[in-house]
Parts: sequence; C-alpha cells; structure tokens
Amino acid sequence: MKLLSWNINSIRSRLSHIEKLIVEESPDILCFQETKVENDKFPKKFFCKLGYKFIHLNGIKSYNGVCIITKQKSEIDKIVNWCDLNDGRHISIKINKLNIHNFYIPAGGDEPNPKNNKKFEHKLNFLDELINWSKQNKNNKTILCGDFNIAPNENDVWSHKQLINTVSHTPIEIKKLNELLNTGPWIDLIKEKVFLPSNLFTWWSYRSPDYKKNNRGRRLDHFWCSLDLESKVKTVRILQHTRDWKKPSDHVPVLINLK
DNA sequence: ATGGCAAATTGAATTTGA
Repeated sequence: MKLLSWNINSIRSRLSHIEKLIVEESPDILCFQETKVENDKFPKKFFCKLGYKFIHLNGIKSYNGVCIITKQKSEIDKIVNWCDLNDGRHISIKINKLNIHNFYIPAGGDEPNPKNNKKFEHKLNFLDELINWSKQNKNNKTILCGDFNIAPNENDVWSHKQLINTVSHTPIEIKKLNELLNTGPWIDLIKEKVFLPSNLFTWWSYRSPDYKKNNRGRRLDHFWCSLDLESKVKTVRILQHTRDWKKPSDHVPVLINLK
C-alpha cells in the first residue's frame, strides 16, 4: 500500500500536478495539507474520476485545510480541534485497522518568542497538546504524517548555524517535537529509512529565483509510524522532481510503501 | 537571516506562509 503526503499550497491550483503524480505513482492514500478550500467547494469529482472514491475533508476558507483521500474503503476517524480552534489542521481515518493522522502544524510566524508572538505560542501549545494526546493514545497500527513545520536535525536545514534562531529550527520547538517522537515512540521514517546526504529537503522558499542554485531548503514534512509498523515500511521517498514543474507547490511529496 | 514569490480574498491592496 502506497501512501502520499504533500503540502499542496492550494489544491485547486495544483490539480494538474496531482494528476501527473497519480499517473506516475498511483498511491492508494493521499494526504494533503494547505488545501485552502471549504469542503463544499472541494474538487471531489476530479478524485472520483481518478478512482479515489473515499474523500474525507477538513477544509476552511482561504487558509490551512487538510484531507485524506483513498482508493479502498476508508472511514473518517476524527477531526481534533487542537488548541480549541476549528482551523483545518488535522484529520484522521481508519482503513483496514490502520490509523492515519494527517497534520498541518502551525508555522509559527517570525519571532521565535511565545511572549510576543501569538503564532509561535500557538505552535508550542499545539505541540504540547500532541504530546499529551500521544501519551494517552495506544499508538499501534498508526501513521502520522503531514507538514509539521519543524526541521528537527542539523542536516534538515541548509545551515544549522544560520537557522538556529529561525522558526522551524529553534531549540524549543525541536525539543518538543523530539519529546513527541519519544512518547510514541514514533519512528521518523525519513530519518531512519532514507539515506540523507546533508541537503535533502521537502520545502524550498518561493523567494529564491532558482531553488536548486543555493539549495536553501528545509525538511518540514514528515512520515512517522508506530513501532509495530516499522518493519512493514518498505520504502520511503522524497519526490523532489515536482519542485521543477511549472507553478509548483513550495513543498514536495513524501511517499511510503507499507506492506 | 531576511523575504526577492505565490495564493486567496476582495475588488488594488492586504494577509499569510516559513
């Protein structure tokens, strides 16, 4: 079974890319973040025509928004309104006793100080809630994926030294993400199963005219699994080539193959 | 280390991303 996670940066603007990727890879399960569309305006027919008939949505107007779409029969599990906000940052499903959670963790704004930046405070609170949830959860037959907006390891950013005080790579959020990882315990599949040269990222800013030139990217997108599933994950891949397509998302897809 | 771009909303300028 093939699972895909991709921050698509507006699903309606990216349908041609999605179709291209489906033709290339035909994943069984599609997890998207930043769909940026309300549920009643979601392009359901597009996915039905491609054979994906089970569509589970948590979208809001303009921003955020996540969904999980499957070929085989699946059921929605739940939508959690983390930090008491109904802001399209989570959805989970059940498929063949497998639990899949798709997250869009808050980016956190610019200033890495929760006292004068409400967005960063929100990000840290979100992580605290995830840690508590993970402690209480059974954490078996479970996959967590999505845009976590944190690049936890030194090699997950183009310059550890220069980004140490930049939101997404600050010690406090990395500490919380690692705490979450340990409470599962969850397996960071990209870290454990992909040979990572020092620069292997899932996001590059639009602001660089040529993202490849300086390769100033970050590994913000993740696939984690519960311990019992680790041996069943056969391959983990970051599909960097989509970043070269015309009018791309600033994130690229991550794909895993689960036996 | 910021912000050169991009998308959505509203109606040319603003907000958001990271």
